[in-house]
Amino acid sequence: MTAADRVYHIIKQRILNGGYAAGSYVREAAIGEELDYSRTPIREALRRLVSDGWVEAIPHHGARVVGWTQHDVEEVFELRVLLEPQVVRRAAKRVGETQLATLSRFAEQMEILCQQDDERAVDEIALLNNQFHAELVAAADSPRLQRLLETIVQIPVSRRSFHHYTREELLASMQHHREIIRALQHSDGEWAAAIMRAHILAARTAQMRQKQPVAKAQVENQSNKEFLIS
Amino acid sequence: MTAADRVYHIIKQRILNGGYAAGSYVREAAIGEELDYSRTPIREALRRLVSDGWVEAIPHHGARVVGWTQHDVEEVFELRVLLEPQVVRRAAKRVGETQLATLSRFAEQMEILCQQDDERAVDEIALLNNQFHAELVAAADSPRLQRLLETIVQIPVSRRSFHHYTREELLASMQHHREIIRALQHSDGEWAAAIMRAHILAARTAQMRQKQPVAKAQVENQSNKEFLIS
DNA sequence: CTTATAAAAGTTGTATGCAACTATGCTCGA
DNA sequence: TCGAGCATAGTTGCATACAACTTTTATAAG
Repeated sequence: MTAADRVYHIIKQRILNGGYAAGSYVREAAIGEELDYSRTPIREALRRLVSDGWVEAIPHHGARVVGWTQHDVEEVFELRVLLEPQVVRRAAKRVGETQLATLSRFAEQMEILCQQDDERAVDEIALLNNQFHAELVAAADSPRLQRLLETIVQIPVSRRSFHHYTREELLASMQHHREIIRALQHSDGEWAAAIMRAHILAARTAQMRQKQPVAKAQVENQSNKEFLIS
Repeated sequence: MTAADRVYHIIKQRILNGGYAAGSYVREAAIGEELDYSRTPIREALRRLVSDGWVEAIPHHGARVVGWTQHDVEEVFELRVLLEPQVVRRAAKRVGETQLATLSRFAEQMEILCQQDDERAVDEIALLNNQFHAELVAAADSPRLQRLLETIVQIPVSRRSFHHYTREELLASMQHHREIIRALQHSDGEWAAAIMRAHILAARTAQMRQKQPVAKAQVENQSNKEFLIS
C-alpha cells in the first residue's frame, strides 16, 4: 500500500467522521506536515477524493470538502431507486447457494438485533445492512453497476444508519430483506426488483423526515449554504 | 487551463482515436518527453483517466489502456437503458421553450442529413445526436445523473456512430427524436421515457450486430483477450 | 540442462525547490 | 471617502532528483 493510498483513506475517514467540516479547505502543506508526508502523495489523494466527489478542486486555490444539501440526498435516492433494483434483477439470474446462505445469515442477525431496541444495536444493524447490500452487488456481477453505486451511495455513515426509522419501518425493512431472498431463491428478478424499489423508497421517506440541516459549514466557507451532515 | 488538463485531454483523445491500443501501457516518461512536460502533470492526467475508467493502474508497473469486450458493451447498454429514460423523465418537468427549440433544430438537421446517404453525413449525424442527448441531460438538471452517464457512455466515438444502422433503423431513430420532443412538449415524462428506452434498445441491437472484435490488443498485452475497439 | 540466486535495468512512488497564480490589504490619487 | 493599481502573502502547479519496487536477465550451483 502506497503513501497516497494511506492518505486517501485517512482524509476520507475524517470527512466521514466530521473531522473536516463541509466547506472547509484541506490544505496540502498542513496535512502533509501533520502526517509527515510530502505534498506529492497528499495531492494525489486529494485528486482521487475529487473524482470520487468528496471534495471539489478550485484551481490554484485548494480542495474544499463538499457539503450535502437536502437536494443532493434526494438526487441520490432517485438514482438508487433505479440502480438497486437492477442489482437484484441481475442477482436473481446469477446468485449461488452459498451467497443465498450468506444473505440469510445477515438477515437473521439483523432480525435478532432488531429485538433489542438500544442504540448500539441500530449501529450494528446498519453495518449488517451494508454487508447485505454489498453481497447483493457482488451477486449481480456487474463491475460498472457496482462502481456507479459505490460512487453514488456515499452518504456518510451517520446518515446511512437506521436511526430515523420508526419501529414499524425497521420491521418492514427486515421483511424486505427476507422477501428479496425469497425472490432470489425463485430466480424471480422482477419480484426482487419490486421489493428492492419499495425498500429504497421506504428508506427515502425515513431519511427525508429528518429535514433539519445538521451542521453548518464552518471554516473558510463563504457560500453560507447549510449542509446536512457531520 | 493547467498542463495536467491538457495532457489529460491529449491522452484521452489518443485512446479514443486508437493512438494507444487497448492493453498497451502509457509510460509517464515517454509521453512526458514527447509533449515536453515533466512526469508530474502526466501522472495526474493518468490518475484521472484511471478514475474515469479509461486506463487501469497496476501498482509500480504502470497505466494500461483498458480494452472493451462485447460483454462490457452489453453492460453499458444495460445501464443506459435505465439511466437515459430517467434523463427525459426529469427533463419533461424542467425543459424550457428555448431548449425545446434547440432540440427541434438538432432533430431537423439530422433529418436533413439523413436524406443524403454518404459516410460523412453519418458522422455528422452522430455528432448532432450527441449534442441532442447532451441537451436532454442539461434539461434533466441532475449533476449526478449527468456524471454517471458521462462516465458510462464512454464508448469510443468510432462505436457511437450510426455506421451499423440499416436505413430503416436510422429513420426510426429520427422518429424517436421527434417523439421525445413531442412528449416533452406535453410534459409527459413517462411517454418520453418509454420512447427513450426503445431508442436505446434499438441502438443496442444495431451495435450488437457488429460482433466481430475489431482490434486485438497489441503491445505488452499478455492477456490475449480480444478487444472491441480502435 | 535446470533451477535458485543475485544483480541490473526499467518503471513508478516520493521529496523538495521553484514558478505561477489568486486573493487580500495597502498606498496613492481623484 | 472611494476606487484603481500594486505589492505581498499564501497556496497550488510543475520540474527534477532520488528512493522503492518489480521484472528480467545473467550467473553459478546442482
